Amino acid sequence: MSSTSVPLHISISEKLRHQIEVGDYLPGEKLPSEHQLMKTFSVSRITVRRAVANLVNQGLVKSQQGRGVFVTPRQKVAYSLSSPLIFLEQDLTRKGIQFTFENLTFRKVCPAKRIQTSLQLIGKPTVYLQKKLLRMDGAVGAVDVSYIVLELGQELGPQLKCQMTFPTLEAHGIVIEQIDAVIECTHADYEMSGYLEVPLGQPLIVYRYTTYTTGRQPILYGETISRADRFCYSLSIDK
Amino acid sequence: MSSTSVPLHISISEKLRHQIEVGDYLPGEKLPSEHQLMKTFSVSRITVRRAVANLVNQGLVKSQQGRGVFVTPRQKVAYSLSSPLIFLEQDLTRKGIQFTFENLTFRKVCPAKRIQTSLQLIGKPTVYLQKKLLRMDGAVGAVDVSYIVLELGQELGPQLKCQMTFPTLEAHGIVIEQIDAVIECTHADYEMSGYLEVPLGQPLIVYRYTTYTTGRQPILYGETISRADRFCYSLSIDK
DNA sequence: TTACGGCACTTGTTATAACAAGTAAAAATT
DNA sequence: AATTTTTACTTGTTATAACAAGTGCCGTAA
Repeated sequence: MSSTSVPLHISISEKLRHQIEVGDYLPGEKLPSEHQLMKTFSVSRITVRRAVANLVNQGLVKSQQGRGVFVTPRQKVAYSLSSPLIFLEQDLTRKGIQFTFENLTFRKVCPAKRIQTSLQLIGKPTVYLQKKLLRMDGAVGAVDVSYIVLELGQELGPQLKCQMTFPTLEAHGIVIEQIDAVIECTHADYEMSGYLEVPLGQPLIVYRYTTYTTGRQPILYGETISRADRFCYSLSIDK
Repeated sequence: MSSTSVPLHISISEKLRHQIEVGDYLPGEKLPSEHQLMKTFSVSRITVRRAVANLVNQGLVKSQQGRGVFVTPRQKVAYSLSSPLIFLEQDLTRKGIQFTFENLTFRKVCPAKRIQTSLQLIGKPTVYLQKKLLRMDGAVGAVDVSYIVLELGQELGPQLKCQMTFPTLEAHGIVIEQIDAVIECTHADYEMSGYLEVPLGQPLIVYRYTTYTTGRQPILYGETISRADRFCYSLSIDK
């Protein structure tokens, strides 16, 4: 139907994308069913499905078996990285977002080499591993995987299971002097797509941090893996 | 074949993903052809294609029509965000990466409301728009879209086309006092997937910045949209 | 009134089929 | 020997088909 050699599924998904952007389909609204789209565009089901898959891959819609395909509501929460450090939960609370978390794992492990290096482990390479599921206003937002040096994990274990890490450390007089961080983007693998309730391959934003106490002594390495459609990071740089 | 109710295409793509991680297929190497995979896993072509599509969506492989499916080599360049500010090209040069760019667009425009707000435009809402294609060691890495206030764009136009923005500003005695930035992640739409040579829907990392000169006077708003598989941001936070 | 069963509608999975189009190497021609 | 053509192989697009599985509503039975 289209004049150029653009594949049908692309031209259809671009048309739908435009309609979503223009507001023909509002956030939360249902797209026409596959059957209706087949009739509308006079194509087969496989082509309609491919077009819808394109939109899913672009995060514009989400499909639910038995219900339909719905336009994704898009609003992002920014996590402030500015110095001086503000803790995630304080930051979110100040923004009027209810923050909760759920402890998934807390146990001793022998971590990967790169984590041992980050934490400057010598002698026994054992640390505490904690996995947490972070929720914002009840909705799943991120998974935090952190590795805590042995002594601290042992001492603070019970509290870490019901409080966030940084406030717990501070409450015990442990000074957080510096955080080295990297922000990067990955794809949801099968495991993460399960945790974060996103389709396979969706972009996730990873905040990878090494925390140092006085004397540049590393005490904590972690990764906060967030849904990129719900999270972003803000910061301010002075010359 | 699998005991659970996991779809075939998932179990196949997970097997292949594991083989890639283990090193059965090395970066740059070719995966077996669809025909071979059909025989190996005793499934139809559509299932094999779906499995491969999963891997493409996860950024693990890249398919090339007529040639095959190849494992993606993965190495990321970190752009430092630490204060004091280091310019992108200096940062990359210091890391031994050859940095070049190509001017795509340079013209006067009336930007979107949110950009007018960021730049605190009053009266005539006209600015210069510049689009640049950034290359690292020759390979496409990012697109930079920036909006420069009228006076500066007029004055520095010719130089901005062949030099990077921040060094040009500095060379003309314009002090960069502060940068407010947000890092977020989006999907490649059809246009960006063309520019950055990635499949539709691949994650892109967006660095959105507002630059202020003395007296918190905004002079520049921009977005650096990078391939998330080639770029990340690093920073250091002091308490 | 409530609970359950069935039905219509939805998306999900998978197979078979055919042709298009890009690549690369072998084969034929100049 | 160099060039062109052919051929085999690759991924890309699209159609038709059938069944699985989740959702929600409606009607019936308890």
